[in-house]
Amino acid sequence: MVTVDKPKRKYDFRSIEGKWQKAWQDQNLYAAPDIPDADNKFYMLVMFAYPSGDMHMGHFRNYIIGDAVARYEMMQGKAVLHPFGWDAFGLPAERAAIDRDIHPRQWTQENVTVSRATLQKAAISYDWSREINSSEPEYYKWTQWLFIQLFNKGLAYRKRGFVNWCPTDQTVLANEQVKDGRCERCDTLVEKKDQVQWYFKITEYADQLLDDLDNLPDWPDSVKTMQREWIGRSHGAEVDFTIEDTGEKLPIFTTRPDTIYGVTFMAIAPESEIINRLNLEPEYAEAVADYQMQALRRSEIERAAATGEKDGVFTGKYAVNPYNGERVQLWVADYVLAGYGTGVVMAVPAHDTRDFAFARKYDIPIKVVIHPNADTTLEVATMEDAFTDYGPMVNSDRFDGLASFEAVKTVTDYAAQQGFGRHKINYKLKDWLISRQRYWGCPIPIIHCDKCGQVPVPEADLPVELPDVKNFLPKGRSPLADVPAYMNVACPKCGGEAERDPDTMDTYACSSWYQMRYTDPHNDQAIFNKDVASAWLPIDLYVGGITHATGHLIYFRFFHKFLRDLGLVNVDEPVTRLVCLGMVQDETGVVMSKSKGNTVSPGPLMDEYGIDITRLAMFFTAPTEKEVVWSGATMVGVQKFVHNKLFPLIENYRGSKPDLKQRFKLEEMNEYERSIFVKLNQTIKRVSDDIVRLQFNTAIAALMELLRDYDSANISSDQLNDCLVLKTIQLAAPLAPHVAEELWHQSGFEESVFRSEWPVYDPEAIVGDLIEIAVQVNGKLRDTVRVAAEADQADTGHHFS
RNA sequence: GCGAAAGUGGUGGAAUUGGUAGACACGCUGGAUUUAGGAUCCAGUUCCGCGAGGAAUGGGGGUUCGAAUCCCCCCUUUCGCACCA
Repeated sequence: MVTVDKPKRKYDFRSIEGKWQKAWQDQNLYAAPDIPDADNKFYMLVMFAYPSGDMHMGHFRNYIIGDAVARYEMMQGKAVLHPFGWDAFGLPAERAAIDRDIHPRQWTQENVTVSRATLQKAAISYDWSREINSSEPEYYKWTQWLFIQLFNKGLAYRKRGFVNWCPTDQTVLANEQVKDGRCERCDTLVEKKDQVQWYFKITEYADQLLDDLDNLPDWPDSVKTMQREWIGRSHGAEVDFTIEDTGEKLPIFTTRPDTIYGVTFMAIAPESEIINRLNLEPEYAEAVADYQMQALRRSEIERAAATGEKDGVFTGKYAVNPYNGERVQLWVADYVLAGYGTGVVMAVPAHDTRDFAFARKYDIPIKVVIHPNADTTLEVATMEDAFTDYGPMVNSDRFDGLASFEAVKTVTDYAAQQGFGRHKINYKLKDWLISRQRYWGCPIPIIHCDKCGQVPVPEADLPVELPDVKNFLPKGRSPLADVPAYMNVACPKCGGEAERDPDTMDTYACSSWYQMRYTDPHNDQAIFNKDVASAWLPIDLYVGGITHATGHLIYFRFFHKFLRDLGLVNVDEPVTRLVCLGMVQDETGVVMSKSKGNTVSPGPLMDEYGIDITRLAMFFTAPTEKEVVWSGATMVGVQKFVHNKLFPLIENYRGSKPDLKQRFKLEEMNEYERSIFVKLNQTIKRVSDDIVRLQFNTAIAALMELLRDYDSANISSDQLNDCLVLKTIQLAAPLAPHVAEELWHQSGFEESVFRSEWPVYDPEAIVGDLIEIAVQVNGKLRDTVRVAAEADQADTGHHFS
């Protein structure tokens, strides 16, 4: 067969991209309406960016995914809100600024400028009129306003306690910012320090945060599981033991009150202040003090690493078990966590692995109170480990013979009756420590007055602006404390001399409510208009990294619920559907990050191949939730596709200006027409479904198949041919917007392809609705049957009977 | 240790609810074209076998007419939590 080379029109992206980007901007294509029709809106949000330099392929992937969905929803006729902004406060900016000897504001602004330019170059469909920056007074005024609302409701408070301290960053950290005992930002081992700090009372919302996870079917299970474990609710009993000498009550928390007759000692966390009140005899006091010092010096990791090898020190004191009046030794041991429960545990060596190891080591009595079952009994002498399951109770006085699982309640009820105990729920979740001893953050809007105490800054005086400070090197206390002009103010209540709080807030406070500000970003009278916010919320799709599963994604649910309780929003949860992207790795499998210096920037790729080809390559590499190893190899395939198939497609357009809604009759088509028409309709369905489930790689594959099979020469109907061309262009538009827009206009349209209506498939032209069922006997294919997809068992059953 | 997710060609990955496994690409092999290279086009490419055919979705069992998909055990990898009483 002789093939005649047709001269292909080259896809010259350089002359095309700029033209359409300008056109989109001129016609305000991305502008969201002020108030949408709540039934026909789509709020597409990608986590906002930390401006730490230009973006790499990992960021790029996030943004083009959001962009494709936003464009698709636009073509569905939805009012789309697709905003962007900058999470601009925080330590990295401060550290970089110190290294370069410039102001963090300058460093941040330079990065914002660069990143914004790259995003605009990539033509991400953001409504830039809604851009926000958390380090600007216009924004952080409302972060402060929120702080004050929390303060007024008793949900922002100061307390003394052992906190996580990063010696490198010279500031305290929230639990969520400690990973594996190390600072999330700089990887330094975290120390414990006894300090007064500000907290947000997120524990007030613990139950809602936990229970409402059940109402989020479109959140990944992994995230919900992580949040459930992070909140860590457990039901149990609080029982008051008594310190023998002083008579002081010593409450403990246990989930196993059924083992309470087996208590043979008690253990106190070394940080606990109870120890100070024990009036230790001199012969014990010194050893206990030494032990406390030693435990405090050890990091969490070291303490936890000694799994199995428990140690502690006897206080010389005894406590009394209220159930049976037995006196048991009181120990200090660092396997007890100060921050959970009451910081004191009842130890039941026979039925708890840790207590067992401890008792064996220090030769403390072991007492069996539960047997595995009625026929099997436990002998202390032969036990090699604790028996931690439930079973019939023994040696437990009035409770003997009860099944211990049910006895949890019975035993607790008894304590409640007698007045020495109660049912109790405990959480691993702790209140959110939000004060930071650093400069580049949102100032805490509280004034400390000797007479009036903690006084919030009056709303009219907000924002409390972050002053310019020359030297903001970390020194363990806020640099703002050394700025008298900032610190010294009159008390808003009594007018007397007072001081501002010198600390700034955790940046996670700034990022916990930005999603609402986007709905009304420039409101200077209120945090946002509640009707506007209610119309846009909840976010329909939120895209971001899995790394925020227990940090940001809990905090912002908490803020959302708080704002709901203030009456400012009317839904319970901020996000309907959450999707966490896999990381982008370099060719050696290492996650791309600025700190590792292995980033690939999309900029040069876009310059060399064009924006659309770069986007398609990223999309085509892997489905959304998987991590991507970026090698650039996929560039080749999608480049061929765009140059040889997609862009030249327009040459087959015959100019019939078809009505895109007309219906074609299968029975009037020739064989080829029928098969390509079916393929078109299958492709419409596949691409639509794939975009919704964010599986762009298969959407592109479907388009490749369609164009592979398409041959204009075999189609006699101009209308059919032209519909096929135009609908293919539309299907490609969310993925390759510049190419699609160019082709759309070359076919004679004046209006943007993104204002056109997304194609709808003809259900009658989807052969896929017939399923071919292979009938097999003993694994051999005997027959195939075609049945309608909706056919149920009854329809197909007779073939097998 | 506990919990979760996942294991498919040389590679990235398809197979939306159990229905002809390997779509779509990359790479590779052969051929065509080209002054040459790149590029482009055509053909082939899971494995074994000349072939008919057989085997195959980490391994082993099970349910089913039929399993990559559902159930059980084991192995491996990744992630999360890590003394939570």
